[in-house]
Amino acid sequence: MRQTEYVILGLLSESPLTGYQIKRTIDLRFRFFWNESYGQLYPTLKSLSDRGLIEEQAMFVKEGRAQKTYCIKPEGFKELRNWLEQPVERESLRLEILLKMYFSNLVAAETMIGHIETFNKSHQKDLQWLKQARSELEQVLDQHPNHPYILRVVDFGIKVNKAYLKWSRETIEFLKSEASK
Amino acid sequence: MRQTEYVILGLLSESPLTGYQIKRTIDLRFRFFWNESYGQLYPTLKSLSDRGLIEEQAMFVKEGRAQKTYCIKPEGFKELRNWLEQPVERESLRLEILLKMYFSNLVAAETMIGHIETFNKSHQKDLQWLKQARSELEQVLDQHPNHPYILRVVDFGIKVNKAYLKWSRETIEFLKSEASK
DNA sequence: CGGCGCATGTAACTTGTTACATGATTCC
DNA sequence: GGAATCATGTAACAAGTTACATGCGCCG
Repeated sequence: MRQTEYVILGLLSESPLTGYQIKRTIDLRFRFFWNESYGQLYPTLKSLSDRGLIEEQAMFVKEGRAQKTYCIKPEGFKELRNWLEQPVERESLRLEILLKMYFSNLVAAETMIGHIETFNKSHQKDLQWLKQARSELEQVLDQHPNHPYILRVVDFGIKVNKAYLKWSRETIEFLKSEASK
Repeated sequence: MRQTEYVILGLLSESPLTGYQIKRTIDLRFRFFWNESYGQLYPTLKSLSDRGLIEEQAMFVKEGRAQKTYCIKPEGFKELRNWLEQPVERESLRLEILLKMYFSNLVAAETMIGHIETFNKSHQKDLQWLKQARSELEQVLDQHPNHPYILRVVDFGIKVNKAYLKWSRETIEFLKSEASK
């Protein structure tokens, strides 16, 4: 459990960040396989800080804005490494679109076509973004030891999104042929 | 929200079932895109029943075992159809393996190889099961109006699992080449 | 006679979301 | 002047997991 803690520790292991920056990074880079809300993030930051795994650098005001920057402590690093070595426990996914597809003989084919078109568009965007990320990463592959690993993650996203798109195109075709019956 | 309610309504729309059978069906057929626990299931059954969307057929004892069979009511069907027509809201996934991969420059390559081999084996099993399900479905495609739709869901699983397996094979290769450096 | 599968459920807990509150700066 | 972005946070709620309790039937 406590997965949110490890995302935070992981990101802070690269560089000090504010809560807001952590959230933005997750939304931007982890979007296709992870999500966090502020309501989870800020309390977890506080808890990690209380337990001495991360450190709150004195809040300072930058151009009038208050911000708290956190950085990881050796204890946090230890904890992070320990987690990385443990077997992967949870793989939680809930794809509502598949649930609806499963029961879709109860509604008009047009309805499902609409749902899948939305799904398709959304993952087309993801795929574009991932391809962009890949080409940027490939150019700076040797500039940080984690770049090759991040590239593997991006590659996962590309493969899976391609599968999503292929499926949705085929399924739209199938539903259209059903609708015209 | 209230996604658990719709899984239950969906399954009961096909045939009356007991709580245990619902759980087993989800574990068996939805495993690759959904999961539920008893702690979620039984209270939700009660709530649906209290609200008149499903009906508890008088508990009866079959071969010494007490069991409650639930069946869907017209109100439940209406609710289910309404949900099916709403846009798909949530697609929640959290793939811990990708999180670990992202930060894996902090641990030995062998550690990640182990994690990914486990991931690979688990999805090999899923793929086998899905292929089996596909061939069984293809033979009874016209025996129930929802079979073609279920086949689309199974096809999703096959495509995605193939992508998972391709990724994990490639990533293991990459990590092995890193380890030997 | 022990373990597994069938069968139902609850309580305590953890996790996660949503809505709200606050307020500055930047850009149009 | 208003919207978007930066920035921090909380409270109320919803969702989900885990561990536990109970007990029958079946198979070896």
